[in-house]
Amino acid sequence: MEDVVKASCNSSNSSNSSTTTSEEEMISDLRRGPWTVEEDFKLINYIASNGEGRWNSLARSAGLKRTGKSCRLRWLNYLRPDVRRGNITLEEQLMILELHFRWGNRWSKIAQHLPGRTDNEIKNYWRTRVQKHAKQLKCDVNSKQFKDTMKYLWMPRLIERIQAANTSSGAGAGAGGVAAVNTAAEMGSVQNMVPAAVSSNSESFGTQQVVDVPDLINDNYYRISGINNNQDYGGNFQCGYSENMISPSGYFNPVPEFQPVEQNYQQQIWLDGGGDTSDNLWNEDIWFNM
DNA sequence: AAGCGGAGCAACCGCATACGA
DNA sequence: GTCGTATGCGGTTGCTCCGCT
Repeated sequence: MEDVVKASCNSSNSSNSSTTTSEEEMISDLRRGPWTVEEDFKLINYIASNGEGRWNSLARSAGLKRTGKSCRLRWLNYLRPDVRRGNITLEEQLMILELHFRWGNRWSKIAQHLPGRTDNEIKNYWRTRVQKHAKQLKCDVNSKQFKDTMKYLWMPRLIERIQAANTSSGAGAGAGGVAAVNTAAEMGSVQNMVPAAVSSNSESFGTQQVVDVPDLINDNYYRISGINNNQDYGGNFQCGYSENMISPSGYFNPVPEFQPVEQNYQQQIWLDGGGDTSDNLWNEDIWFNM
């Protein structure tokens, strides 16, 4: 498991890699695989004393038989003191969806707007959770069908949930709300987050100022289909993809088309799979309890 | 209780870019 | 301008855990 790789054995891997350095090759044996507690302590203590950066020499000076890249990754993704661990919150899910719409698989860029979250974590979230749903829907995660599903169903429902949590938390709705779950310092308040997605063009995401992040739901997404955003995610829009959303496996029923006034009702139909909630993809638990 | 399969996640790999000599 | 090295990023792999049969 925690194999020690002799440099000679490693040469085939690294010979054509631009990242191969003489420094790394000079290390007689490189450890790979999971980090031990002892290694973690060495890395933490060294960085505490000397700071980070110059990872190759850091690895050597700290007495770690690891590549600089490995040390850097371990530090950034796991050992860094401000790394947040645990479940991705609803706000974070919404943020990830929004930012992924804008930037695609720019995980590092997305992570910059989720304090404490690493690009690796967001990438894993996307692959294990979001792509799973696409797979269940038998459509590609990059397909219009799936993107529409996220735009018109998933994200509005996320927002509703955030707002519901905000209300029920009784945190004064002001700067509190769901932020009780994530401290304001970490995530910013719902007021900061949700309005950016729902009702304004605020560029404030959490505690950071996000430059040029569009109000995707109001300004972009809903207008794509001619959606009037004067009403809660509803307005006069015709969602024409419903026919394409007929699941081959019969997970949910076809809906003729979204109708303006009944949008919430239609959403519920979709989410509930037309009434049979026993084993359908639109059970909210599947979408939101991730 | 044992085997199996899927989910989640840490870590690795290869490529691109930045930077300095 | 070129070359070598360092760093960053996105894709992928493989291990561990857990639930199901």
